[in-house]
This record gives sequence, C-alpha cells and structure tokens, in this order.
Amino acid sequence: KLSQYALISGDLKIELIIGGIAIFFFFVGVFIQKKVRKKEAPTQHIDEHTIQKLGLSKREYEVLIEMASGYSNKEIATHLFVSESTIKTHVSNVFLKLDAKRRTQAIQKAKDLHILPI
Amino acid sequence: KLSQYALISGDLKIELIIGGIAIFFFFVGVFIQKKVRKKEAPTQHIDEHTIQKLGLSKREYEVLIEMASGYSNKEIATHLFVSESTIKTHVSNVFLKLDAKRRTQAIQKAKDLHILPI
DNA sequence: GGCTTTTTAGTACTTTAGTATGAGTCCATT
DNA sequence: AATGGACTCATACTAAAGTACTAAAAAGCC
Repeated sequence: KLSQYALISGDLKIELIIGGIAIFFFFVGVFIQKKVRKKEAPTQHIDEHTIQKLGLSKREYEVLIEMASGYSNKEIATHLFVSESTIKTHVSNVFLKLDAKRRTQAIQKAKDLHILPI
Repeated sequence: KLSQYALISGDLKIELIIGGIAIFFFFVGVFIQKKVRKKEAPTQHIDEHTIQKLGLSKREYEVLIEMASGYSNKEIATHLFVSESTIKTHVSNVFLKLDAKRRTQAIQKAKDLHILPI
C-alpha cells in the first residue's frame, strides 16, 4: 500500500519514503526494547522456584530474610517468638542449603540467586 | 541507491525492500536501546558524596566492600595483605561511622545509602 | 492411624566477631 | 619541626555466631 502511495504521488522521492520507514521502525525498535527491559527486571522479583529448588522451608526462608535485614539471632528469635536455639538451628540449615560458611556469605549468595527482596 | 537497485531488478517487489528496511532498522533500534541502557544504569552508581560525608577512609571502605562480599576478617586480611587485627580495627571504625552493631547491619545500611556496588 | 517433614528446643563446644586500649609508622599540612 | 590523620598491629577480653549432635512436639499427607 505504501509503495502504491509513493507511485501515486509521483514527484515524492522514494528515498524519503524509505528514510521515513527506517526512522519509524528504528524508534519502534527502541520503544519495544524499553518495554521488554521493564518486564525483565522490575527492580527485583523473588525467584520462588529457586527457593523450592534449594529446599528452603518457609521458616528457614523467614530467618534468611531477617538475617539479611541485619538482625542478630537473639533479635530474630524475639521477632518470630521462638528461642535463640531454634534460630541457630534454622540458620545452620540455611547455610547447608546455600552452601555458606557465614551469614554474610549466605546473604550474598541469596542475593545472587534473586531470592531476597532488594 | 537502494531505490535505484529496486528499479533495476524490476520484478523484485518494492514491498520486500521496504519490509527489509523496516525489519533492519527495527533491530538497529533494539540494539541501540540496549547499549544506551547499559550506560545509563551501570547496575548501581556509588554515592561517593555519602562516603565522604560519613568520613569513611579509603581503607575502611575497602573493608566494607569485602565484608559485604561475605568474607571473614581473616579472609579480608589475606586479601588486603594485612593482619586480622588491622581488619578488626577497620571494621570497628566502619561500625562507628555507619552506626551499626553487626556487620550484617552495616551492610544493610551501606546498601540503603547506595555506597555498595550491587 | 501411620509416615514424613517441619518446627521447636536443648546441651556442649569451637570458632568468629567485636570492644577497648595503647602504640608505632608514614605522610601531608601548617 | 610539630600536628593530625590514616594505617598498621598487638593484647586481652566479652559477646555472638556457628557446629554437632539429640529429641520431642506439631503439621501435612497418603
């Protein structure tokens, strides 16, 4: 249809048409890519699938979040209404499942796996 | 030139040429936008101003980065070729300047202040 | 009701982390 | 030359963190 339009308005240079189309589709490309990018990384979406693949239980994951927030075992214990012993058990299990030696390392790994909000 | 080429190969449909150009420039747009995005947001820009405002020295900041990477004091010491005592001193100073009680809390606060790469 | 997983909690340690303090060296500024 | 900041290191602690068990409720699932 566009090509026929170019023929009808005979004096209109075909180069201009092609140039216009080139520019138009260039911006279409830019626009689409912007949309795609936003969907790809909406700040951070938590990868529930990875959490399950690691075998992290609900409670263990809660403790992991608290850890990443900078709380001590004692503080986490009071937040979740359990003893510090329980938190230590959970923390150790999280370390096993994330293959971490320290809580800072566990946090770092969890962040890389996109299972932490932030 | 392209339009002349279309005329030379008379039987070649002009629609195909235009379609090809559209597709080509669409992908050019996508490509350019990808490049621009990478330059625009290099994952996170570090707020140098805040680092200075907190009074964090060069070495203290290095230690903070290592901490956030999940390393122990001993590991940081070997990375930076100093003793563990030195690292402990730096860590304590970082805590004072960030008003943190634990390293996990310091990391959390540093992240909120945008002084950590991530 | 049985079975499994999860959650809870404990004891008894070992290991890191963190505090407090003092002190020497180096380097730039005054 | 003197002052001050940054970096270094040490000793001597105290306080968390982390490990290695064991074990008993509680919750979910055929």
